[in-house]
Amino acid sequence: MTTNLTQLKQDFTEGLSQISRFWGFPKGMGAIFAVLYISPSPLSLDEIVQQTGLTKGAVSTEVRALARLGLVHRSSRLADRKDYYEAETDFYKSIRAILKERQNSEFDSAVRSVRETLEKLESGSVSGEEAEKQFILERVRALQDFFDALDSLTRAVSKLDSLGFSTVTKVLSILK
Amino acid sequence: MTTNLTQLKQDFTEGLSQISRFWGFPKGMGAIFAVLYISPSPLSLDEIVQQTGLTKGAVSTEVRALARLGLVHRSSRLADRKDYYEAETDFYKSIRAILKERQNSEFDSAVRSVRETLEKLESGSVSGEEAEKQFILERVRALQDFFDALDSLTRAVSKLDSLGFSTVTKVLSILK
DNA sequence: TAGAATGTTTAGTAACTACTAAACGAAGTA
DNA sequence: TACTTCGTTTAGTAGTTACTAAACATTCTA
Repeated sequence: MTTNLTQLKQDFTEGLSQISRFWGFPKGMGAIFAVLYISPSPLSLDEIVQQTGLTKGAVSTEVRALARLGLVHRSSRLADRKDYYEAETDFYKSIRAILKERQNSEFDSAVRSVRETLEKLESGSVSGEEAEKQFILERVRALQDFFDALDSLTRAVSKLDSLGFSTVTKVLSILK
Repeated sequence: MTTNLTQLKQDFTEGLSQISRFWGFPKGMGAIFAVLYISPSPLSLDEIVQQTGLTKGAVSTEVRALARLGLVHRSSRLADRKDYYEAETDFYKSIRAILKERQNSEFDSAVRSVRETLEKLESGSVSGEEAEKQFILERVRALQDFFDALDSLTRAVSKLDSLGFSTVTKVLSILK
């Protein structure tokens, strides 16, 4: 039983769309990345439109978002007014960019607010019943430790390149 | 300048709400977890309602979701018809549960579809131009390797307990 | 058995998101 | 200058989500 190559591409695109949505990105983003990723040459905006079935407007905005994440690169050719887009193939590089992007986001400000809670409790500048304050202090501190651990993990991972990454995962999987 | 303890609790709850939303969960979920987490004793549904400002219905459904993720535990007391809820304090345990939950999700089926694409290409059962097939094969294989690396990383992390986790992150951060 | 206490389910809603269609802008070309 | 060609922006929409309010189910108690 043989499969049509065009069909195969569509299946792949569909798969990446779902994955994209699962990771909290629009599914159109996944589709655009997919067609760029399996294209041997950079594609123009209209070619992406044609291959994804999205409209120009959608592709225009989402391709920019992808570029901000470092997942695609925009280029232009001399004496050609079109822009061309191609996929980044070094995913580890992209991870770095994504994590960096998220650092300035409201997420970090939320994490910071937990840290502030902790600091207020530690500095003794909170009025209230002593036993309860002590209890909350310990809990919040444990949570903060957890966040710190997660943070240093992602920092470490984001600093690894393809080679180092796979080495570490192998080591970790041996750890059982 | 001293802070009111009640105010502090509210700030903490607000912070966790935002973090929850950032991670793709309802913000109410974060609020519920927060009030349970800093409560010295298990709370009844109505107490959660009162402390979060959510309605009974919302708390009822979301507390169940939290329990499914292993982030809260439901208990009941003899000769008391109320249910009581308390927060799980071992986050690493919860991570395990969350990752496990996600494994059966549609995410995995999407990842599987990428693997199928790869397998079809490798088995030679795809019709089409040879050079293009070869190109796509290499690209999809690289993507699959990346997914595998991510997968083994999360598997490894999910197997660690609090102690092992922090050890690994320390090692990783020394790696530069 | 009626009534109260507790938790669940359901119907509806407000806000958000990812899009489409189409107007618009900018910049080359006849 | 008018006419394309390409990309962006905007207004509107269908679908989703996280909730509220209220009906409902269950189980204990008087």
